[in-house]
Amino acid sequence: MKKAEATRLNILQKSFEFIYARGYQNTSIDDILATTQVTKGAFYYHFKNKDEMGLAIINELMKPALTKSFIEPLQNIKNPLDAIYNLIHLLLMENDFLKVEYGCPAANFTQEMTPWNKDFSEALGEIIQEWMKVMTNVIENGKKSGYIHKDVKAKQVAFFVISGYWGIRNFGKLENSKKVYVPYLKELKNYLNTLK
Amino acid sequence: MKKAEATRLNILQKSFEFIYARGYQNTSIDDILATTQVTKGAFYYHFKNKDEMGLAIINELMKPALTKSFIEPLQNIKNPLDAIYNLIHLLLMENDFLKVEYGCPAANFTQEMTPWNKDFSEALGEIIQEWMKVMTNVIENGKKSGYIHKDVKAKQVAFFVISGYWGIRNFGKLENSKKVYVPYLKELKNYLNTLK
DNA sequence: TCTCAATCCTACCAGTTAGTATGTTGTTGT
DNA sequence: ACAACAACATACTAACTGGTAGGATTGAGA
Repeated sequence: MKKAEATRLNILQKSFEFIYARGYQNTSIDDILATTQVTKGAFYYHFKNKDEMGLAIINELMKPALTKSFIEPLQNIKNPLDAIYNLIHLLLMENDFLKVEYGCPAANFTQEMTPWNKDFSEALGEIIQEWMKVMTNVIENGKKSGYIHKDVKAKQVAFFVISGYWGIRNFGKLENSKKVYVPYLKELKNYLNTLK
Repeated sequence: MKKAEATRLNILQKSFEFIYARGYQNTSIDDILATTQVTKGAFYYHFKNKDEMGLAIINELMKPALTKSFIEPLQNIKNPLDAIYNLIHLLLMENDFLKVEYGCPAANFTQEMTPWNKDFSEALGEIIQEWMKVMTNVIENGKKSGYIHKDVKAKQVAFFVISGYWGIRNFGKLENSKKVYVPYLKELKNYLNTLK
């Protein structure tokens, strides 16, 4: 059971990197086989077809990664506005798993596969809903603890922040430079300060 | 000269719709030929290859469309904050050329082709830079006319607003519903009001 | 009306795609 | 030690991909 699991995981990880860099449709199974040194028979032993592998990437790799990088930094914090800013700063400027030239994996997947693959959309939707939920909670708690003004609508803010994050990721991709992140982050800080 | 031009334009328009809905890589030349009723010979008479057609779509269709729908509404206006809000509202809620389920054509193209096709990136970059420039000017003028606080950094705001627009387009695509646009627009209005 | 280039058409090709059929090898429990 | 199944390997296919070769048709100017 051990080695087979390793083979499967290897396929998922290498495939993710390929897809993150080049897109799902533009990553062929032969590409994956070449980098993993896995044969076609082995691939189709582990996955019924390409889409099942794509779904496994979302559920088994991206979902845990989101929890670790996008959600944990929002937990056990004092000042929610600082926490949100620090999280976005961390994701944009310091996380070296996410590459500026390739954008946001979840956003890429969404843009490429929605609305043509319902399973993908649903799996991605769950991931994003999770982030939304946690961020909304953080803001609500901030209202209770006085860090955030009571009139602030938590869900609206969460939508606004996450949209901005997705958009600036696309901007960075277009310009192929983290330079655009700087003015975005400054304005994000200004915006968050207005919520006090 | 007339009919040939019509053929070319027909190819561009139908191709744009296909690509907007399904992506560039996932739109085959045979797909285009089928819907346009144009033969392969005619296609390759008008375009050296698929990429040249893709570039023509950006430069000859998307660029003018951007000017008309994204830039003109920002010209000859009084209150710049209202103008920006109204523009985004128009684009998200009323423009029936842009479909919620397909997102933003420029963002889609960017995400799919960058960083693999330099020509595409440059052409798309020009389009976005144009929008950025106009929006920055609008904000600067608003500072002079007193509608916007003098401390506001125009370019930062433009980055912030455009990023949000791109992001919420992706959100709409994921949820396949304009519902998500509503909280986003409310918070956009709140944000813009803080710039007074 | 004739010419000739612009425009379009048909048949084809070599490469790539996801997926399958039919095996062989490795491992595990008894 | 051996049966039985998990795990992997090889060779293949049918459909599709972007692109080309070479010929047919059209229309505008002489």
